[in-house]
Amino acid sequence: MSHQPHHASTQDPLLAGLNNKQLEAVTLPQQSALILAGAGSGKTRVLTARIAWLIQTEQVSPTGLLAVTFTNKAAKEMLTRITASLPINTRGMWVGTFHGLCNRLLRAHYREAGLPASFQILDIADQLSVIKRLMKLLNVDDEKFPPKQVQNYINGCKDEGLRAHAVDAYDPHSQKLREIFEEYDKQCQRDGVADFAELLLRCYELLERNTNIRQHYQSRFRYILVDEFQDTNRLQYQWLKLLAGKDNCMFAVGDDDQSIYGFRGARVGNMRDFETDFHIQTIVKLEENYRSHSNILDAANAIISHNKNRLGKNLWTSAGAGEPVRIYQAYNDNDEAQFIVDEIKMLHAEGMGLSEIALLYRSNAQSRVLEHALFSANLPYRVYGGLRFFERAEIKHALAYMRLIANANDDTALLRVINFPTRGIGARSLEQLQEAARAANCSLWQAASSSLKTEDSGQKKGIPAFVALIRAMVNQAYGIKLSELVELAITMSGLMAHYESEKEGEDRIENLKELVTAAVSFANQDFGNHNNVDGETEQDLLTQFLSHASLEAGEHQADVGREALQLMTVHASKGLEFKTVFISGLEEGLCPHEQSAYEASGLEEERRLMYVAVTRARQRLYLSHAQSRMLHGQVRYGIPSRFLDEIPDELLKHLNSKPVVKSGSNRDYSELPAMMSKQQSSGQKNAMPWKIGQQVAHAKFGNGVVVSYEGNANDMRVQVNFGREGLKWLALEFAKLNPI
DNA sequence: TTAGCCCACTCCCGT
DNA sequence: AGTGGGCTAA
Repeated sequence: MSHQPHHASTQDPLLAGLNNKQLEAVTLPQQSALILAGAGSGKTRVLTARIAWLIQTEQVSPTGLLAVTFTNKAAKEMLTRITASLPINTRGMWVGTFHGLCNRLLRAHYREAGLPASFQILDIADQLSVIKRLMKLLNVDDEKFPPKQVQNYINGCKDEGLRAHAVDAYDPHSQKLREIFEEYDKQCQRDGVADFAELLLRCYELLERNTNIRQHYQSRFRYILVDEFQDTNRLQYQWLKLLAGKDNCMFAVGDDDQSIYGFRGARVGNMRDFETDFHIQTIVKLEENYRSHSNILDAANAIISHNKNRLGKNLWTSAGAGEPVRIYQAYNDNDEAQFIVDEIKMLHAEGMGLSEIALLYRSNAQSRVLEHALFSANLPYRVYGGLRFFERAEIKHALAYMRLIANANDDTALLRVINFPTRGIGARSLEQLQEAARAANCSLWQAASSSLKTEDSGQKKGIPAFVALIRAMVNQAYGIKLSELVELAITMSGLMAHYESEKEGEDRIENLKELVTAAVSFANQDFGNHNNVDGETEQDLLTQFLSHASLEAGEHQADVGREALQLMTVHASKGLEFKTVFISGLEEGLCPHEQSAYEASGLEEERRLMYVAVTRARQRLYLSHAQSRMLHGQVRYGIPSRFLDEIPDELLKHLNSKPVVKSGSNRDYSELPAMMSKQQSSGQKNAMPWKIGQQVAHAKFGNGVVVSYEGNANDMRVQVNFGREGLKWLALEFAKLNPI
């Protein structure tokens, strides 16, 4: 291989149309590199052009590349673009998500990794049910140890690359957590299942401990390319370092300003570590933005400039200033939704396509009010991030039967369907079964089937009937096609009959039929595609299909093609762009979220979230906030988000100075004391000098909103939400509060 | 002992 | 709004 720089020619169709910075990144010499790619700067284009260029200049063969992304969508897009620019077969290329690639490696080397060949993957819901079950068994108080927190703890440890024995625990509480962690891992091992984080950790350990395997892959993957590098957690970075070894090149593309997954272990610091660990000489910054007009970019730049911990980058565009950023102050959440509906109707009447418009919000709970308003206005919309196909109850039931066919020791799958459809196995029988399994230290399936050996004549009921059913399924499943197996699972189990007898079961029946269709196309599309992993064993299609179901939970909703508004969380919007974007709910407590105040550097991540949201817009951006909204079944009052103050006024257009009560709004301040009745048992309405919802000013804490009060006329205290200063209780006798 | 119904509870973001 | 626990009828 030559160490001469490869001369880029702008005649080359691969490189045509790239700007200087992009061209520099694509044609960098053989060395590890960090590309700081701002929002809308052509990141994916650079990544795929780099791959194509490396192959075309014969610096590497397609099989010598490893390209890692976070989402299946990004991986697919990369493959599509590579195929479009080069006449090569992408079949042997390793392009995929961290989880998908680790799964592939573990399937190929399952023995060395200590897993059964048909190990199953637990999604978050499965994982939670394992934890709950285990905690019951260990008699752990779920008040002191909420299962969700235990789950976060376990995943957090694994994301850091830690097993239970390696975790520090100096107090009884953390010692208990560690104990549950250890037992949980034992349980998973016994069941032959792996959760998401386990896929990565197990794969890391495999490579670390097994020198032959490690060296094999190190000498194969000379070039490692990583997308969204800022989202990698500690374990993922360690995994990458291990694969890169001393000699391979790593091409990392990322944007520290768009790191919004800290809550699940992402470490922006990996970017700085990468610089030192890999002796990075060149950092290429892609700052020219091809997406938005400059008013939008300037707003984004202004917001993000308030963050201290940045590598530093400023987006610019040669497009004009464009429209001002519009701000709307709503009276309440219904009013906000109504405003959005009215604007959309206007835009639509002017010819803007509905699918060009996105409604973004911080949390999924906010979508309901918007959906209601859109539904009433007869505007078609599509919500991303709801229940996905493979997460639906009826689908998970069907998959559970299929999982049992593949591996009956899977306790989670067994418990899901042992009594669904109901076959007379209640809580008492299950308790006895679990007791038996624990005594014999075996799986529930083994316990259930061993008690059966003696009597096998006559009509079976309850557990024996279930055991017989699964055995019959396994017998009939032998040698049949995948789609036939799905059909067999949903009919023999009685699932189909159960939903057919149900009044409202039509959708579920449709979904079950859809599962058969999914199996057909999976078999067609994937046959001979993934089953040839470096000459290793050919894993069966059922196991592949089940992995696929866990790793790619599937499309969010069926009606993809329809012209509809796009509703999603800010997190889900990363990487997408729209002509018009509405960001709603910009209030203190919601955005930035109140929980973020308790997290280290939580506020900076919230600001990055805001930055991501703003940079989704191409032409027109609406920012809205409401004085009150219904949240968690209670009315909440909030002051405008601090992020709004961070945008220079000359970029803004305030659509209203004061919220106007629209005729459609069904709430009024005068009703509020009654609605807040929960909190004002001892309060006296008449003596109340401040109404709930009243905006007030305080010398030290600034502006806030009264959210509740207590005490009597002589000794009244009010609770005020000061936003950035938090919630404060103030005694009216002493505190100097002025109404605004 | 099990099945089905009703009521209460929580809810940020997600591969 | 979806889930889980508790109660009741069989």
